[in-house]
Amino acid sequence: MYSSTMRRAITIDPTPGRTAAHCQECGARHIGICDALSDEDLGFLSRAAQRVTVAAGRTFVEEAEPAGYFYNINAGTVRVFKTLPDGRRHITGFLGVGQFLGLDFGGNYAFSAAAMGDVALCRFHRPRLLEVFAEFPALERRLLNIASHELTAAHEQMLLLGRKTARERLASFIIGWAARAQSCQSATMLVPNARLTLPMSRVDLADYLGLTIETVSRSLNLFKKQGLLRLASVSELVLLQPQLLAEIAAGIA
Amino acid sequence: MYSSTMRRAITIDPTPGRTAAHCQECGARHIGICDALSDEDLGFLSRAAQRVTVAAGRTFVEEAEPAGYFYNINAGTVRVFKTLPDGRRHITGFLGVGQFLGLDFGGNYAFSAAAMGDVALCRFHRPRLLEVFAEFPALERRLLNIASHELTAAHEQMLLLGRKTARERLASFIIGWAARAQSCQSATMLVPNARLTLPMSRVDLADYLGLTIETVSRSLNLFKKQGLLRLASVSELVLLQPQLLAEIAAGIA
DNA sequence: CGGGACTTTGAGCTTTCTCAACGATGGTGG
DNA sequence: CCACCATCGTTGAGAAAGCTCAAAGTCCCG
Repeated sequence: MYSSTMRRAITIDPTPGRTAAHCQECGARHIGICDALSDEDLGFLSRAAQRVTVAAGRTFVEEAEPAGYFYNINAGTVRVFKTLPDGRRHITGFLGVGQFLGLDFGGNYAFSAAAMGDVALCRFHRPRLLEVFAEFPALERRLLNIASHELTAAHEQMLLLGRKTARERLASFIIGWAARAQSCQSATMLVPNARLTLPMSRVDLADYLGLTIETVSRSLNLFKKQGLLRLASVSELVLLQPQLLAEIAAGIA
Repeated sequence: MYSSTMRRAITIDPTPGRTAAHCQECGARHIGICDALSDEDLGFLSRAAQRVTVAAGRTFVEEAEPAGYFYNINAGTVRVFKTLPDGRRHITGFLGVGQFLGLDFGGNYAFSAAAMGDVALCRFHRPRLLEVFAEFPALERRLLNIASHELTAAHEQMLLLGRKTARERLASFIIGWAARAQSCQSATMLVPNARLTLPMSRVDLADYLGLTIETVSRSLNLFKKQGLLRLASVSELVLLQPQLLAEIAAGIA
């Protein structure tokens, strides 16, 4: 089922020498925490990092295991999730390039993380990262800023999970994902008829929205029937009425 | 309905002189962010603060309004919540002494906040707070630590809202609240037969757990019938079987 | 002692879940 | 290149958890 390379969960880049070049080519250079540093300062951060790649599908962080590393995503998408003993799963987020995980410096990870496609990351040993923080307060400030925003996003997701209907949840997700894809701040700026790729399966979607795959499928096809969107393929959709979708997401329509 | 003092949402302490004394008497002195500073350094932070009191029931932060202040709670309990246009409400947290709100330095508040009883707070103008950060990096570090933990807690709450049953949600809340009251780390250390006060109404509980008041009431009385707890009064309960409750909360039983 | 707000309990209903079958899609080997 | 198979998604029918609406009970506070 797995090839020999897929068996290896994590591959560590063996060339720590060309670090500066790495960062210049990196897709995350001007996003997230790296963006807080100048090219020269980034060299210091870079030397504290191990560059690792994770094969598609592999879980590289296991909930409840000792939290040894802080990760920053260089390429690919990561699924972060928690599970209950009987197997029920909840996905807390889909992280993309420039986003990080493992911020909580508690003793053990409070979540699991898996690569959705092939993923490249910078990995930092915690004590090493603290050294870098001491050297560059700007990093810590940036981290606090991002964490604050994530906290706000988490509260928004709680509202979704606690009080929104299935259709509202799906509409919220679609609008949010589209905004992220078009990197626009507000849902009102969304371009209609733009093609939107959903890299996650219906199972993932359901586990993210607190629903079942059947309800996700039904809601999605209801939107289709109502002419709000078109399903170009099973994982690609075209927003015909982003405005209306946004209203459903907000609980207005 | 309201007395003249209740009408005033926020009362500002007019004596900014005795700041050092204030902090020594403050219940939050050795919790949260204040605990990160020495007595002398705290004087600096204290001089940046306005001490305010909020009458029971008053909403002192309104969602979507310009985010001018950062608050730290000195006494009382604060309900933090978000609402949908049609009135549906979700409570994201009950904050107590030493906890803060208003961390997200975005343009507008993403939540509302109301005093559950009479509340005393330290209020910081944002630009002023940033000055303090520049002076005391330890503060910022502490803030990052706390924010990280809150993020972890938020993810746990998402699991609750997305995947737990009504009984599991209520059990989770009770166990968590008891642990907070007894200030113990793990639910396994909970003292049985301890009296636990719930300062919030069933409506609050429902809006926190993503349920209705009826379901909260039914679940609670089911626990009572099963001998897991006793209702000393409507807002005070005695945990007879904290172990079992913890198992229900974890999704095992 | 009375009134208002909150809580509990009951009965019926709705949304979503569960279980099951069918259909589409994409990769693989003949 | 096509047929096959595994996986994933869709659709349908029935069940159930939790919601809604309604009424009765309780508690606090004046």
